[in-house]
Amino acid sequence: MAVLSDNIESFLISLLQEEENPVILVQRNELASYFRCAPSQINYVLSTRFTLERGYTVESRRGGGGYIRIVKMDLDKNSYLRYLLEEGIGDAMSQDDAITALVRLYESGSISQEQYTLCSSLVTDKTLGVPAPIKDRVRANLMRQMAAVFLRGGSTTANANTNDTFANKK
Amino acid sequence: MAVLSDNIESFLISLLQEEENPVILVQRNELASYFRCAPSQINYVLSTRFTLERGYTVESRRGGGGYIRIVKMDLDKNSYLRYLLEEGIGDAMSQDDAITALVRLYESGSISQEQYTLCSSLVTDKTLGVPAPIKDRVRANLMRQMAAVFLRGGSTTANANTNDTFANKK
DNA sequence: TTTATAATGGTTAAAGAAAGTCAAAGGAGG
DNA sequence: CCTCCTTTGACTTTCTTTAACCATTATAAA
Repeated sequence: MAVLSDNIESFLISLLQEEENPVILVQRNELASYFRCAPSQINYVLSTRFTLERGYTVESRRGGGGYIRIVKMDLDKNSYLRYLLEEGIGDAMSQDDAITALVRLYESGSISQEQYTLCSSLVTDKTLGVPAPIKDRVRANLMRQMAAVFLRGGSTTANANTNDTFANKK
Repeated sequence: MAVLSDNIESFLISLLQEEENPVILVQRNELASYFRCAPSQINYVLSTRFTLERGYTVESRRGGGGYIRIVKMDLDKNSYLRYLLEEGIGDAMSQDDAITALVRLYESGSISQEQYTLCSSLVTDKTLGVPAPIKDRVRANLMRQMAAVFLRGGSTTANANTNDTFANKK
């Protein structure tokens, strides 16, 4: 029962598979007109299928020369990282749970000591400094993003393109 | 999807890199006709890309023999970090300002590319995922903490301490 | 010396070119 | 029929490009 969203999803996945590095740049309107659908359909597909939990990072830029960039992470790299991403981080996370996870990542060699030092200091209640219910949500979001970056690893740094790495960073 | 402004930016950057001293003199009209665009396009590029925040100084002079001079400031290693910590981060910070600061830290050699990649992804609106007023406060807190860790970890790559890193983790 | 003119660069508002958000309508399965 | 997932369309936000008009400086003419 392949429905439109599924088609768009597999189309993007196949584009990714054709790449040497798992990174693609697409244009929302172009894609939408290729599939004859509303442009916002693309956003729907991105937000339901190309999520961090499923191992994707999506960045974009508006205005003239705008684009959408999708990066696929290397999911079978490390099982604890993978677990974290896929199920270990929910909507909210306590400081203790976050630190425990980071310690485990460090001890299993998934992250360096510098990474541990930085990340663990970022997810403390003290650093976040916002009221309780929100704090835990932000922390979960941070942890998820950290896990994604660690999974993506050093080599395939998303912008392995040209030399003007920061030309259009935002 | 590099667009006109991006091309002009990287052209100017490459001119700068060719120089022994990081200073170039260009003429607005000449540049504009080289890129076949409106002269004011040059001003747009200058004001969006060659800003003080990004470490550039732009001076100019009108009339016959007029010119535009672009100087890349000498980014000495930790002074920007100190500035950030002491005054550069207020109660709130936008995504743009945070990314710009991180780029500058990277370019001045204060942080590694991995650190840049991780941190810049953590301070995005998308990652934080909370409503507007709070977002900017959390971001400021994160940036301050990052700056503190980087300054402490300083030149000799941080690991000068012992093995009791995890003694009082929680 | 004063004045006009040509040669520069600056500013700003409007149009153009993407992408994002959100709520409402549509459908398919239980 | 109820719920959840999908699809659409109207509206918003962000970034870029252009064009018309403004300001300054050097130089040649008076």
